[in-house]
Amino acid sequence: MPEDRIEAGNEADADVLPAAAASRRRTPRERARAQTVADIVRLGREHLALHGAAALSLRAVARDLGVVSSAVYRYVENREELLTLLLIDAYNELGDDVDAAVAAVPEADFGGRFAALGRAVRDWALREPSRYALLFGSPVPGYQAPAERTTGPGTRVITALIGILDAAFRAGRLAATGRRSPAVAAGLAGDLAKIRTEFGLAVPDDLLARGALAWTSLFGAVSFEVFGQYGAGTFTAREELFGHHLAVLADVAGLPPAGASL
Amino acid sequence: MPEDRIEAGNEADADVLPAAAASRRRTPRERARAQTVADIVRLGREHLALHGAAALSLRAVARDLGVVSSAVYRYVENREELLTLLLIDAYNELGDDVDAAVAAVPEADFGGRFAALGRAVRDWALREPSRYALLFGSPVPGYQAPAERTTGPGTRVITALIGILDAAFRAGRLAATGRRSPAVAAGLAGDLAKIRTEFGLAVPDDLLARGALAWTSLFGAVSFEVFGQYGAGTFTAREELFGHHLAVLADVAGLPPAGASL
DNA sequence: CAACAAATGTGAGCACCGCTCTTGACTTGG
DNA sequence: CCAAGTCAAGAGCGGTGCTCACATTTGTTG
Repeated sequence: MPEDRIEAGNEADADVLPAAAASRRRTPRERARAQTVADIVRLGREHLALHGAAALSLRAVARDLGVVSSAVYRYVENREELLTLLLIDAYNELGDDVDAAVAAVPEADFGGRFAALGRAVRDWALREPSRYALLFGSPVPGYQAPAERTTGPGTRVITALIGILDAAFRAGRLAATGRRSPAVAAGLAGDLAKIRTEFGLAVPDDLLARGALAWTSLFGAVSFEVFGQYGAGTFTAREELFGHHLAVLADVAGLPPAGASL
Repeated sequence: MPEDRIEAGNEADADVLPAAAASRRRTPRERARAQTVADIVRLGREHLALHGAAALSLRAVARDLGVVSSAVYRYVENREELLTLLLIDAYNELGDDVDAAVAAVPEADFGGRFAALGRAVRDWALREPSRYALLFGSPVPGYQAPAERTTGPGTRVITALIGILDAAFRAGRLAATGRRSPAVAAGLAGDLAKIRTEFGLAVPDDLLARGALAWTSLFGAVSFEVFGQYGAGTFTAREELFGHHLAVLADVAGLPPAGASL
């Protein structure tokens, strides 16, 4: 159905009629349809946030929409399709939060930008645990996210992180400090080389691998907190714990401390 | 069922009858019942491994058991109860693997023991992705694991990790090396102090916090791999990537390199 | 404007799920 | 031997995803 719309839009581009007053030159039907789909996604997001992904029910969404259950299948192919829409929706919201948080820190404060990214991820995850779980938790069984639609929004955080690391390296402010920097084996070096060309990076192998570790570790820390892997009363000062982790991780990645703009 | 065994054993201790020939002095009924529960857990484990936690269906287990669906409710209170049994089962299998892997490395090779622990976790997770997802993925919605039954088996990995760190510290072989060791704030210091007394540790605050980071980071790396967060072809040499991560994480935690038994 | 065709909503229906309850059969201990 | 305890069976309730034939609305076009 969406592909039909796209075709119609292309036709409209070839059209010679003057643009309709306010909105796009889309037919009222198209606008109504888009609105309904948006409503379904909105309701789905609410159900997702309230009851979790596995409890997301098209029938419940239909009830909230004031329509019989089979009607929503006119707008959404099936439950998986709705999950995909919600996945993209959540990825983009997280990506927006992260981008905004990073942009709010001076460009040269690489450590600060990294910390801002990390905190933005954690804040969003704690605010939207069910949606975070949809993105980074166990995959919904029998559901495989369509790569062609989700890789774009799904890579925004790692793209932002890579941007910080590369900028820091180009500014000569990225350097590993640990007791040892493990050798990078041949296969891994190949992977990293591919990544380097794909993103146009200058960061060398060991630092790139360390960046990957900082990436997975960040989400590991957030997931433990959101998924309740820390016991009940084990860690009460979780903000401080996360701050400590972020500082160590920045160091692991070779970044200068936050606020050290030079 | 392990608790059944324990209870039965306690009763038996108070019993005055001479021990029955071969098996425990439990009635045939008890033995048959325990066997059925064990069968249910076994079948549940298979379903879990094949189709994931959300698709685990008591009706399907009943079919495999050759019994009508309502019959299994004689042995298992409800679906959650079965999930709890499978949770404990999986925690213990993972714990056994980790303990065995750690014990296979010389006691003084602290870095090697840490690497063995990490690899054991990863190997088990890759071998049993659905069961790993049950333990460390998004919590099953509406299901809250009963702490009194799961905390024991659920803390075996972190207990093993803490054991390695404390042994290394007591041997004078644990020291942070990064460019900076972030200050530990008051609240976090309180949490760490509680942990230190609870486990009888000697490790100081900063190193303990770093150990927690190594812990969450290890599971972050494993989860990314198991849950498919690495893109399709981004990382092909995942064994090598994980090895690099493990080496850096050992360094983060302050452990000596693997094989450095002195 | 009227007629037509596409888009949309409806309700019944299928197969599955978790879970409850009654009923009848069976086993076991006194 | 019989009463108590245990268990499987089956019907049933409300929920799910999804399909399909049918009715209705709606925008466009002759």
